[in-house]
Amino acid sequence: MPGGLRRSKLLPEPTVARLPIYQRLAEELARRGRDTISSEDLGRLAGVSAATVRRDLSSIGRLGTRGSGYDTADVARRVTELLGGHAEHPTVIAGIGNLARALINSPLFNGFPSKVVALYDVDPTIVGTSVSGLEVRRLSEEDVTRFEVPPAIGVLTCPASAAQDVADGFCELGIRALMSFSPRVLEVPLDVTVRYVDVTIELQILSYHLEHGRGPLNGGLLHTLGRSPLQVGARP
Amino acid sequence: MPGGLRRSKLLPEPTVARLPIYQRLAEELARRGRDTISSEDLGRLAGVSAATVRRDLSSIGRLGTRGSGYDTADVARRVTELLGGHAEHPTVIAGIGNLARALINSPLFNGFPSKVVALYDVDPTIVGTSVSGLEVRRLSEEDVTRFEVPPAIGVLTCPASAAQDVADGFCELGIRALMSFSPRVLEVPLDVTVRYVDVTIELQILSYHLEHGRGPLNGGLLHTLGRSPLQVGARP
DNA sequence: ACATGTGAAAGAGTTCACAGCC
DNA sequence: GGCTGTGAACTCTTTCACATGT
Repeated sequence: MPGGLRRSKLLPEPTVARLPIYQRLAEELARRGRDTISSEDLGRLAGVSAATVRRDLSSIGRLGTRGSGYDTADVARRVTELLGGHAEHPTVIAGIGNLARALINSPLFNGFPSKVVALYDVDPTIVGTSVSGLEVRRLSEEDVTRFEVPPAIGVLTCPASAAQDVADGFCELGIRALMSFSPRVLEVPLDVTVRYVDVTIELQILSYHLEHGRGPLNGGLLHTLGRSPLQVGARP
Repeated sequence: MPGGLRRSKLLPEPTVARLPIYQRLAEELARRGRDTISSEDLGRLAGVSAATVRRDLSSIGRLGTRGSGYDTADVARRVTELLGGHAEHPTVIAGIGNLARALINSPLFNGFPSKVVALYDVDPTIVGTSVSGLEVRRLSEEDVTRFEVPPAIGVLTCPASAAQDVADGFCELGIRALMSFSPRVLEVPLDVTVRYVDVTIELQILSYHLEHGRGPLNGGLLHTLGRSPLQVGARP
């Protein structure tokens, strides 16, 4: 087993959600030739407090230098490594509608953390067709041994009514990470991680805030970004 | 001013994120003829603890009956009301690519909490064309007075590089609720709510858990659903 | 009996504030 | 002087446990 500190102390979930933001910013800064950045500046860019940045980054090791700040390239590298390096996890998608097609063609889904390797549907007019070079198959007829590397991530873009069955099928294939766009809570074994991307709920939350005003919270979003009251004022 | 308890005591954000789930479940149960449900059963369906269900529901009023549980139709109605009733907030979308097209055609975006009323892009080959019956315009040339009812929700499906400009443009139109699919933290005035839907971050979070295992957390998802360790075991 | 509503306790995460190092 | 790393305080949520009501 290579690497060093695998299974260190398990980071707090909100920290895990913020790390990709730091990584993205640090990478961009490094690319632009900026070598170091203070927790205060990085916090401003990420929309969180300087204290949170320091706590987050110190939780994955000592990577700052007192007096000058964090090395941008270093932060980008260390965080990337912690988040699974440059692995391209084999990813499968079930429910090949417009959303799935949009995702498949997005560079976000084909490169860094994931790479689409199989597509599933049940509609006979879709099964057998080819989308972006991949044949659409039936999940129920899939055979895990067909894969060189077994799929690691399963994406659900199917109707809510089919979501639980698809989730079951994914779990049976040995997939332990799911991302669901279906408006439904899934039951999965304890070792499976599920991330929900539920546009309906997001809209309802926005609707609530339109009606009742905003709490003193930050964007309060998607990724549990933070509760900080730090929300920059309108731009000049 | 109609209604009753506007601006009651501002609910905790995690509660706001869970209410749509209860609403959805309660509605479904009522439709199927189930009149009441206990906090324990509702919690199981929603993936949270019974105590959390009770705390959440009691925070919006007294809607349970001791001894028998919650009236499903009642829960559905009260929560819907709190989340903005059946209002269809006029919604605009900037960045008309595959994702936007998928959203526009989705029933989720055209009906209950939102209704798409305008589309924007900057690509000259797209501006002027019609998508699902709406002409694509330039945000920079938009005139608020054109709208009968001013837009309330702005959706960003544009490249990250354009996101901040679009957000500024939206804010200038008077929009106070944004939903961004662009991988970038936005600066907005304090009275504007932003919800991020960042697929890249979600994938990186999954990647992290594939590498380091799951904490004892729930799906831990998107909408700050909950931190409960209540994750049902594999289905039979 | 049974199940809600809610004080009180526990747990999680964030912010403060400063010692320690560059 | 400037900025990180971190114990301690604080705030926000969840869970416990039981009084209360049907």
